[in-house]
Amino acid sequence: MKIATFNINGINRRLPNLMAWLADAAPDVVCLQELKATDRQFPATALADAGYGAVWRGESSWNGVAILARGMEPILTRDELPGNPDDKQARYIEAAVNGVLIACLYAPNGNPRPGPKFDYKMAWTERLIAHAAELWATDLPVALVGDYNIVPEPRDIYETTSYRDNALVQPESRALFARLLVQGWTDAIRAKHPDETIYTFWDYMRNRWPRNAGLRLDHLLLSHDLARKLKASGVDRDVRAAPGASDHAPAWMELRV
DNA sequence: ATGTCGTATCGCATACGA
Repeated sequence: MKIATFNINGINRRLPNLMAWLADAAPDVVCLQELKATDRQFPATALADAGYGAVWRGESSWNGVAILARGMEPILTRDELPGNPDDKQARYIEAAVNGVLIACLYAPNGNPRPGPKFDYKMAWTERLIAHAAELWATDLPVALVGDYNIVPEPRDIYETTSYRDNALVQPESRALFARLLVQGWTDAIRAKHPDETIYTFWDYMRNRWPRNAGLRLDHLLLSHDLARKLKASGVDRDVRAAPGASDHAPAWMELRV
């Protein structure tokens, strides 16, 4: 079972890129972020024609998350992160696919820092940690997959000072990600590539893709029993090089499930 | 401050978020 995460940065604008990658990589499950589409604008028919069932939670202009499943319909379990009923941003969706509980998340970017956006990032990710603890305690096979908007360690970003004040690399941000790992979750990319430099995002600005000035922001975390079934993981970098690409590349893992 | 995108809008240019 191949599970991928892809911050698509506008699903309708990016539909040809998405379709080409789906045909090429044939993932069984895909977690999408930054749909930038309302529920009505979600291209469900085109995805069904490509062989994918889907659940989604859209929003006008910003955010938006979806879970795709090849040859089946994901069974929706949640479409919001618990802990703040006033939070209307479409950043979390959860569904069961083939016996695995898939959590698809799009954590807040948090810039500029300091400020209300950074506070929201902290509060949202705290809610994620609380919900992750509950999921861990169920002993179900769970994958927490998505754009965490956190660079876990200094080696997960190219050599630079231009991100020094950025929310993505702050010690407070990194501490939140570390607390998830302390719960027991396995970082599927790191587990299979302990010493490699791996990025999933390259900003559009300043030639950062051609310079390979990237960041690792998209993560796939596995519960205890799923971690033992991890076969392989990687990043489809070629997708970032295509015309009209998202600023993120898909990250994926292969499970013996 | 800037760079580059995508989106929305009292639109052919600007603001905002990333």
